Amino acid sequence: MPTNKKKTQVTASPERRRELLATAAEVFAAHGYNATTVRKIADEAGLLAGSLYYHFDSKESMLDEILSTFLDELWEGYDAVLAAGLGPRETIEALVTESFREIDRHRAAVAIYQKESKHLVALPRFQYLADSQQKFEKAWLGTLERGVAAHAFRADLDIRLTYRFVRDTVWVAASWYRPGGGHSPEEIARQYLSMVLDGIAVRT
Amino acid sequence: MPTNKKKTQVTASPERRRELLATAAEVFAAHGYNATTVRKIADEAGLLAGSLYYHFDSKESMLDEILSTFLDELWEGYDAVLAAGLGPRETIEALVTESFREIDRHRAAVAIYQKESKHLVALPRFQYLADSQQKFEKAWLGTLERGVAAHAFRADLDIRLTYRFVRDTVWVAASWYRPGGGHSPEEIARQYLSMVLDGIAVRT
DNA sequence: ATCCTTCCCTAACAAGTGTTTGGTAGGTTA
DNA sequence: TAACCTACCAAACACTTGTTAGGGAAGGAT
Repeated sequence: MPTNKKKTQVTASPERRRELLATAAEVFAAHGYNATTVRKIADEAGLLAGSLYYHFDSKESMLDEILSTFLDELWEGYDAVLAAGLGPRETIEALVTESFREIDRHRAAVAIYQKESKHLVALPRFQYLADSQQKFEKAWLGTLERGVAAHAFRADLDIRLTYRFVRDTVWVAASWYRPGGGHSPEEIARQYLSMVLDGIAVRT
Repeated sequence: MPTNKKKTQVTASPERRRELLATAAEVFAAHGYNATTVRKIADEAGLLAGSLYYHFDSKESMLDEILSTFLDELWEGYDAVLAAGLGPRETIEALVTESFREIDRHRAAVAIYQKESKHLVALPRFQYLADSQQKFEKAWLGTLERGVAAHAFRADLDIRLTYRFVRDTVWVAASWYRPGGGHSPEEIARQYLSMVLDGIAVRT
C-alpha cells in the first residue's frame, strides 16, 4: 500500500497523464511489458515516441504508476472490507466480490500485474509489490484460518493450497473478462463463490 | 495436436538439442520470452549466442519446439483419458490429475504457454495453439455438459464460467508449483478436485 | 507586441537485439 | 596421412531499443 512518490519534472495536466497511462496499460496488457515498445504506445496514443518523455521520465515509470495506482485503489476496497468485522465466510464473499469489481475497473492493470509482478518483485523500485503480496496473503490466509476455526470451512483441506487456488482463480479472470460482456462483476463473483464454497457436484 | 515439422538444416544429435531446449525453456519461463535474449540462453547453457544457431534456426523455433512437444505429450495423455469411456465426474477427475502430472513434467513449458500463448495464437506459425485450445475447450466443456445432463454436476451454474474457472485454476498452478516440493501432482489434484467438486464450505 | 508555458516534433544517440559468415579444434572414418 | 564431420567460437551485420537535446507552434497572460 505505501507506493511510490510520483516525481515528474513537469507541470503537466494530470488529465493527459491519465489518458496516456490508460493507453499504455492497454498495450502493456495486450503484448506484455517487454514486448511493448515505447513507439507502439506513442503510436496508439497519437504522438511520437519522444513526446512521451515530456509526461513520464521512463517506460518503467509508466509501468510503476499503472501498478501503484491500481494497488492503491485495490487496498482502499480491501481495507474497508477487512475493517467491517464480518464473519469469515462473509469476508471471503466480500473480498471476492471486491476483487471482481477491481478487475472490472482495472482490467489492464490486473492483467499486467498478473504477467509481470513475478519478475518485478525483485526490483527495488517495485518493493511495494512484495509488500502488497504479503499483506494480501495475510488477509486471505487469515480469513481462511478463521473460517476453519469457526467450522465455517472444511478442516481437511491444505489451507495454503486452498489459498493459492482461490487467489489465482480470482485474478486470472482478468485475462478473459471484458467489461460489458454479459456478466457483471457481481454476477461473476456470485457464480465463483457458489462454486468455491459449495462445489460443482450435485449434493447427494 | 498436429504440430510443426521440425526441419533443422543440421545433422545434430537430438540429445544436445533436448539439453539446450530444456535450459531455454527454463529461461523463457523465468523471464518471459521477449525479455529473454538469445545470449542469456547461451550463457546459461555454457556456449556463445551464435552457436545456438547450429542447433536451431531461430529463437522463435526454440519456443515453437518447446511448446509443440509439450502439447504433443499433453494430448497423448488427454486422448487416453477421453477414450476411456468414463463417466463425467470420473473424466473430470482424470483430466485434472493428468493436467497436474503434465505440470510436474513440463513445468517450464506450461509456464511459457500460460504467459505467451495469448499473443502467439495470432501468428500463423503457432496455429496449432489455437487448434489445441479449441480441442481443449471441447473436451472440458463437453464433459461438464455431460455431467449436468447426468445430474452429476449442478445445473444452476453458468457452464462457460465454470469451464474457465476450472481450466485456469488448474494451469496457473504452474506458476507456483515446484517439483519435489512437498506435494505430489496427485496430492494436489486430489485437494483441488475436492475443493472444486464439493466446495470449501462445511456442509450444513 | 512580448513573454511564458504547455505540449509536441525532429533527429539523433548508444546500447542491445537476433542472426550470419567464416573459421577451427578435435574426434571419426578412409 | 588425409579427408570429413560435429560442435563450437570470433566477429561482425543490420536493425530495434529506450532515451535525450533542441526547437517550435499555439495560446494565455502581461
